[in-house]
Amino acid sequence: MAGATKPLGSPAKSAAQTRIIDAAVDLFSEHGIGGTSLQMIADALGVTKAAVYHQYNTKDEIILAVAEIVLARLEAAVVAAEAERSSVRGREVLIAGMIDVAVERRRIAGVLQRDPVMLRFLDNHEPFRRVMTRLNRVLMGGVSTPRARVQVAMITGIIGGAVIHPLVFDLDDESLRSHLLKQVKTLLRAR
Amino acid sequence: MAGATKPLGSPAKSAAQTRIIDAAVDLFSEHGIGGTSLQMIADALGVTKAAVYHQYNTKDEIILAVAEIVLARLEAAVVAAEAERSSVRGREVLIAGMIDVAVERRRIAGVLQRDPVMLRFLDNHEPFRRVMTRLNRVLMGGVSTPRARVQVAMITGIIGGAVIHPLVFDLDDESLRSHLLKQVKTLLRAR
DNA sequence: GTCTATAAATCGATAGAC
DNA sequence: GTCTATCGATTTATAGAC
Repeated sequence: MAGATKPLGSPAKSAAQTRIIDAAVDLFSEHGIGGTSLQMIADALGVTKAAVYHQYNTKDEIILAVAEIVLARLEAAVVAAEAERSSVRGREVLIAGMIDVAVERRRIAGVLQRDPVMLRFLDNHEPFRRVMTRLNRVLMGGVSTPRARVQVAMITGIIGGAVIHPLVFDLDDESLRSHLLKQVKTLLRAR
Repeated sequence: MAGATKPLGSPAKSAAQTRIIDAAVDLFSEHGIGGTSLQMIADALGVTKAAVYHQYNTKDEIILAVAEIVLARLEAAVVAAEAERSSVRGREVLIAGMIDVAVERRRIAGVLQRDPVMLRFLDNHEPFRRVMTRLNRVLMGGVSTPRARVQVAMITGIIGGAVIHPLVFDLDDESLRSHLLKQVKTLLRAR
């Protein structure tokens, strides 16, 4: 297949690694990546820093592992969208996929889209840049007017911003997903 | 006037203080607040840390000064919105004001809405919490259904997220403002 | 207002025992 | 896999001279 790329890896994690990533996500979303030290992660797990370093040799590896959770699913959504015959239908599929993962992994999605450290990190990570390029291309649907650009920026902002807003904190996944999807479609229909 | 509160202060700043805040905003938006040290701010200004400490005794005071730039304008928009007779009209006024300040001060708006350190800071700052409570009340327009909550969360997410999206980086303020306003209205009309 | 110098704490990361 | 102990760098913040 021409232009095919290896899917972003979500390598199998040991139980110890899973615990570290879970704790890291909690702390990242509350204090920011820059405000989270490896000592804090170790304390949350009741172990020492050295035990954490045994699983991940650098802080960047932890950040990468957190990012991959969401980005692997995001890439799958992009692939599915690109496989659609109609570009309109492709965009619908992608947006549904984006909303799915953002709602289900709200905390990680918030960190991924909002944390300045994560944004810088992803900007220097070529596989991720490629996914975002393809994602934006599908969302733009071949149009590049200011209006379309603002609309795509809005959609991204909605999905990243709405899911972590305090007002929807106590909404269950199913409600949040259906409301979001419906209102984003309203936005697109007005194109 | 019953319930009146003193407006959020934007105390006059010395030239030295203005330079510090300008540099801080640049660095905050690029590296995040947690990733910005006072040494970095001092380096950007070509002075030493001690010179910075002479103007602001703690890092928190710098964060507060940055926040006040946007929040003073946000509060003014809330006051204007609350003065409207119709709640529908009040919401329009508020949204227009939110978009104005977000577009004109894109970098600060991004830091204010996205940086986890700033969000924690504002959460512990009562005057700011009060402004956000009033702002949300106007945006909700007396309705508290899940649908309305998602819609308000979306609007907030749009304004904070869209203005810093790479796709609209090179749009001038006037274009971005008018497109944003128009599409947000589309969203509201579908209520 | 700006400097040098420094204190006390914490950072990311490593070595080596168990 | 987890520990203790430590390195060197960097952090916030202060003291005091100019």
